[in-house]
Amino acid sequence: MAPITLKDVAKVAGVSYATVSRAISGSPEISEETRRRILKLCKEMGYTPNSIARSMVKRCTNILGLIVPSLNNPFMSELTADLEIYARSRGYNLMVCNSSYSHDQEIEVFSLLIGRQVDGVIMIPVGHESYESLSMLTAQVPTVFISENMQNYPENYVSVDNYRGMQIATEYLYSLGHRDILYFGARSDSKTHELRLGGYLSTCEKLGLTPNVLRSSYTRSSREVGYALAGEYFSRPHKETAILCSADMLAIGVKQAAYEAGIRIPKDISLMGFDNISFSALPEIDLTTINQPTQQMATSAVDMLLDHIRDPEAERATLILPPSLIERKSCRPVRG
Amino acid sequence: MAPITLKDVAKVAGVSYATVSRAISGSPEISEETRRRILKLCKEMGYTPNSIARSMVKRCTNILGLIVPSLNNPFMSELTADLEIYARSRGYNLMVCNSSYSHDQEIEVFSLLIGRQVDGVIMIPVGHESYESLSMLTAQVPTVFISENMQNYPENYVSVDNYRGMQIATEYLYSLGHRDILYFGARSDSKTHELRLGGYLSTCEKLGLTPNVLRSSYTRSSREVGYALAGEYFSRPHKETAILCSADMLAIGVKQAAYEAGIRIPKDISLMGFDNISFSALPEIDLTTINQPTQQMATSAVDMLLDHIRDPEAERATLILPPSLIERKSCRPVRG
DNA sequence: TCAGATTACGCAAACGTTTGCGCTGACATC
DNA sequence: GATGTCAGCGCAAACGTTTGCGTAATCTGA
Repeated sequence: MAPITLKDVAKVAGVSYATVSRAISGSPEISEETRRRILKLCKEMGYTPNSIARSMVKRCTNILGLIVPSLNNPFMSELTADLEIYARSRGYNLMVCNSSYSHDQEIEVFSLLIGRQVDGVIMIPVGHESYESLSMLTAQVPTVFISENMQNYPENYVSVDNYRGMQIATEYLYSLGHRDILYFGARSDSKTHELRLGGYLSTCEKLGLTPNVLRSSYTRSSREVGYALAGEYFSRPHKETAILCSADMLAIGVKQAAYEAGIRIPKDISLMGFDNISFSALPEIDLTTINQPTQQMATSAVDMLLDHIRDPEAERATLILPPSLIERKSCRPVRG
Repeated sequence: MAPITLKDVAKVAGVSYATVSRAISGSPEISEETRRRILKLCKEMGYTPNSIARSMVKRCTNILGLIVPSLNNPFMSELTADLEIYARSRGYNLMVCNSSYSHDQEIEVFSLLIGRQVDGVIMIPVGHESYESLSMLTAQVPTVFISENMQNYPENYVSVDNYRGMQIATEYLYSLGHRDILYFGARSDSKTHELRLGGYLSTCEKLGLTPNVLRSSYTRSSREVGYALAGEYFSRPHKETAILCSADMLAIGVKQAAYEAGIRIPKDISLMGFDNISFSALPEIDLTTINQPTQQMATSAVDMLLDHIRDPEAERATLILPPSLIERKSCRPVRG
């Protein structure tokens, strides 16, 4: 009933348990013969190394923490899947925590993960107005943010170019003849969403458009938020010919509200998202959007984190990946 | 730079480190005064207990393993979110692993989690044709399956009543006048999908319908699989008036294929799913389906697992939750 | 043949906790 | 004042590994 340990194996093999340890860890200072003999015995006895004890002495756990605002958003759950699979291929397991779009939760689970002795943390921040509280934590464990860095914080970042992405989106709508473009965002303090908004605003200015921004009081970019906000918007008179959403999930909520308000997309109004979640490709949704290279973001984030773990003194890295326009049927040229 | 340990705090406090440990763990055999003094000191020094060392001696980690086929399926990612949040509220963290719908991966990550000394495992099985390989593992760590148990395996199970759910679905289509109902499933060896198919078949027999089953050669219930299979189906002559899918994701793929084949839903053919993922509620999808009480499944699975951890000798439990019909617009009565 | 190098293994400390047991001193009891 | 009780704290073992160092045995080369 009691689990089999190194000592048990050593006793049967008639060697010290240091030898068994060396046989398993592939140490060179052991003869091929004894190694084979011990390895065989391990299988027979059903010995499983206790990674807790191993972590104890090696002072590393091969566990990575992941803090994600929500798994209900396909963008994040698919990113999580990519992160887990790639991290595992590199010998690390993932401890996943939802921050539920709450800054307090974010801090709380971060501390929790530090107590758990994770070797590193990957975090999709919900927006950190106070860097102080975060920097206390990132000082204790290697961290990479999947987000952008406007303030030159000394942290690792990997992200799509959100600013450029929204520029591309705005320019695209402009190229279709849209001159009244409503920007639709969740109230998020995250740099990600600040930059998206910034990309919109700067392009408006460049193109001589008057920006028009509607932001929810909620931080989550969920379908429900998009739905509620758009419902309110559609109930009042409006002149915009296009709605540019800061996230696909918001756009999907907008679409739902539009449907119920009898407003057709793209006939009556064009709609555009950001993220390119897989559902946006459905013919019924068919949402024009900006693609994030999630797979590359996932592998880069893990690589970056492991580099940092290996060399904590190294300079912090930043990787900004190019966004790309995914043209679908939710936008159309303005008539006339 | 070196992390602060109990010893450091003890040295400053002028007590033995056992006393500090007792102050933190809330042991009664310590005076209120020293406890307050030590706790204050811990904060000041920024001491974080090392849960690895704690796990070492307490022989439990307060970590639960979760093995899930995929996080790309919203049903599973939402379930994962619910599991994580509830488990954390009960003092446990989740180590998440994707099995990628592979039985081998499933076994592999299960062993991995055992090596990681998780206190328990929650698993959404992809289908275990050979119980032997699994039982070797479940014997080593408390496990609960989110799935049903047809063979009376001595394990913990929590699940929706898949059999009854598909009965309800089939009966519903029948009540709308459908007599030729195609059952559409992924090739899955999981009990879950066997029971769903069984519910369909038994109802067909009861109602005097000739069953018609089309199963993919893939195990995953993904949009792509549904799309591919339906594309092939629609390209050939068919007489069915309704398609009943074993999962919403499949149905969504079917819908996409139908759209491209110029077949309108529900006008030309009725479509029904199973799972009630959040996207199915979108007006553009509007999929009639069978609801799974995911939140209740999540909390029950965790509760059941923790009960088992507390009392490993207790009898294994089974909880089958009632499914419910979610009526939407993807099905309509047959004309005539 | 013998010094020196090398190989293969054992010993024991260390990682940071928890906890049973033992000790000390204060206080109550008769 | 002697004895007993008990709260409060320290000592040290234990959890299952890894690894630096020591050492005996074997091997190398002139």
